[in-house]
Amino acid sequence: MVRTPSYDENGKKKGTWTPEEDRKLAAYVTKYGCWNWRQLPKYAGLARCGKSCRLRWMNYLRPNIKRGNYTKEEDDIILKLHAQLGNRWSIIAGHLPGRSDNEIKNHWHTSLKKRANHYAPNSSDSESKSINQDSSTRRKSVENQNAISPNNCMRSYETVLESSHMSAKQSSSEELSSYTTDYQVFQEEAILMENSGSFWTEPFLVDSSFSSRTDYVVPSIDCELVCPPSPFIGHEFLSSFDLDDYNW
DNA sequence: AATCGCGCCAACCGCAGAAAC
DNA sequence: TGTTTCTGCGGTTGGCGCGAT
Repeated sequence: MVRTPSYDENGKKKGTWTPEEDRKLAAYVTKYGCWNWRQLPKYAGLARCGKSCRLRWMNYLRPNIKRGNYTKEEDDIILKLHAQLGNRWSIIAGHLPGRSDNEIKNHWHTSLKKRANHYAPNSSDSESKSINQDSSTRRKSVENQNAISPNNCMRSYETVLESSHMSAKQSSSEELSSYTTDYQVFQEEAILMENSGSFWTEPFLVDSSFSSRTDYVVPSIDCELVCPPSPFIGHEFLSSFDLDDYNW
């Protein structure tokens, strides 16, 4: 289940994440947001590639992530959407707040696939493939519809909402209303956090209304000498991320 | 008790597309 | 306009856990 830790040719660590690495990543992203995944590990004090950090955050560390124990409703949604969309895991994940595309993909392959075959014994792999063959085309059109820049992922809580909010745009009106409710809940939580002096008010984070990566302030290399956003986050702050009690 | 095989899932890899230069 | 950089997606793999033999 876990991969043996190793190092690639660039000295970047691969394999299982340690609690300490999780703490560093969670602490950094929570405080500064994901302004640049490629640069982030350097500032967060991690010997990982940006891709690995992003994956770890999206699938495991981000707030409100749900793990295991799929409800019947969730299974039904996945089955239904998979029948419509094929292996469009990110879109399907957008309809299940708190679930990552990776986790849904795993859940599909480990349990739902059998159920799907059971419910639709005539459906073949070839059919599935035909659905997926034009997935890239569909992916493009869906992304255009949503018009969400990948670089808009500036804040952890925005990231959490991105998928569900995005999907709401392409959902039926009933679904839209439910996701709107989710969004309202999120906004209320955001206000609470803001009032309590959270990372919303931290440096390098700006108002949610911006849409271009050039609009926000990031810690430049030059800036590092003056105001390094890590790579060594204070021990006190780091220690507040005790992953044993890490209930987002 | 040993070992074999399978299920599960975290994490890696390669690719495509968008944005920046 | 072409090239480079970065991000996100989907497919695949590594390896632990556990039941069956």
